[in-house]
Amino acid sequence: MVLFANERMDATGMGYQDQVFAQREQLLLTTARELFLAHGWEQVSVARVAEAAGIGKGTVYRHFPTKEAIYAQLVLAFSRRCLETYRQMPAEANPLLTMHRIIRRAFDLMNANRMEVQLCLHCERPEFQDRLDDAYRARFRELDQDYFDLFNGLAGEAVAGGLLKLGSVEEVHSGVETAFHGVMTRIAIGGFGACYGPETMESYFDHVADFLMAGIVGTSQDAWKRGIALCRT
Amino acid sequence: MVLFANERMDATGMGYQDQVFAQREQLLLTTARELFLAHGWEQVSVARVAEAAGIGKGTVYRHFPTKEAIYAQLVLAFSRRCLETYRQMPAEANPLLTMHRIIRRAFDLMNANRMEVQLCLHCERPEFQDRLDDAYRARFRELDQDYFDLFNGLAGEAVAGGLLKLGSVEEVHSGVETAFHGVMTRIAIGGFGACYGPETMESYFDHVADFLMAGIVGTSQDAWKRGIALCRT
DNA sequence: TGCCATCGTGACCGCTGGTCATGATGTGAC
DNA sequence: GTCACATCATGACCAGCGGTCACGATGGCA
Repeated sequence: MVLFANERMDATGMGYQDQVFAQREQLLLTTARELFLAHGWEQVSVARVAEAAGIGKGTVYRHFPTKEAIYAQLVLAFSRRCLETYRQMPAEANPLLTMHRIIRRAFDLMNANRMEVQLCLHCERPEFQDRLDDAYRARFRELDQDYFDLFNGLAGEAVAGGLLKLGSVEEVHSGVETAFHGVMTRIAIGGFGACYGPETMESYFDHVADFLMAGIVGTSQDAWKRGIALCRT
Repeated sequence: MVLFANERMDATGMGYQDQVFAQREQLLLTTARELFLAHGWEQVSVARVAEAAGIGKGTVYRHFPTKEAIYAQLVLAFSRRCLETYRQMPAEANPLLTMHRIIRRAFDLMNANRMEVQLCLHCERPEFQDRLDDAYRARFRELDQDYFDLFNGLAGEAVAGGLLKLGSVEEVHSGVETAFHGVMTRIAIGGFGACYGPETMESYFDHVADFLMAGIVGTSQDAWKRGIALCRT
């Protein structure tokens, strides 16, 4: 029986060989992660990962159908870890503040895991997803849905509390989602160009998080359209 | 004399051979672009580009030091074309509306050139830039500066017109820049997941552009911090 | 102990980006 | 016209990649 990708890592109902297999898969993933971190995931060959893990190259392919599946597994693990973190964060005084806190925390989490963020963006591309096994693809979709639910939960509370207009939720989601991807890309790029940019990544994150909240609140108030119309050039 | 990358394409001061060389370079770029569009830039080999252009593989490397330099050249050309479009757009009634128009136009331009957007993101990564020749790197920096200047021009006008607080310019820049990258990433990804997303890309762009303006105006007013504080959960 | 199923393995494959010795070609002097 | 030279296009060639698979080691069961 082949167990791809640490599903059912609990030892119950597993034969000894299965446990050895699962352990080796974990070793493989951590080894790959270390090498990817040290040398960049595109520069690290499967053979090198195998060697570093003290395992034959062919064995790697008993665990993962392709090198890209290793990427996918690392991304899924990271993404799940993040989601769990967000879920366990305490609610603030109101849902928009909670959202602000989660967003700000997400930026820090992603910034501390640049390689995973790069892989995330890489794995989201349809060219990548199309090449992927159905099983992996399903897990990505599931996570997408979980994140969407998390957002909708908070947005729903905000609507219920009169902080957000129901009609603005979709626009706000677009904005938040876009800012997320923007920050991910900034992190993946690895900082700012020579000619501009804030002092530190932290202040950049603060700016974007605040900007986002301004957008969320402003969107529901339609303030900018009225505001701008009143001003002269 | 070797002329990399269509600098000085004007025929003056060029020998016949130089013109042939420059023409072939252009042919090479358009051929590469077509193949990249049709099959994805990662799946197209240099040999295939050469064959499609009716040129020996070795000759490709007389024009571009690496395959990545072809990417860079396509990106630079696209990015310059976009910048020129933005610069030639007429000023609206006030600078923030002009900015809105430019942003919205940029989204459409990028959406119509997905492959170039993907390459843009690929080329911005430091791993890529580090491998690149100094000459190419310098051109990227120059373009970055030009885009920054474009933003600063409009932001400066907005500040002068009282539409924006001087102290908010950096935060607004962070927000706009982040949204740009977010939209680029969304385009590069190629749409939305199964479980959410607006009806069309156009309405998504509208949402993000409007959300951005709300953020720009809201940031200068510090409205959200006061607004949220007043609301109960 | 001996048999058999299972699984780890590295030689092997097709292909990639990149190099370079070689031969073709255009050019200027006479 | 022609010859000698410099220049440049070329594809055979290379190391390395992701991925495969026949085979031999291994471990469990009768």
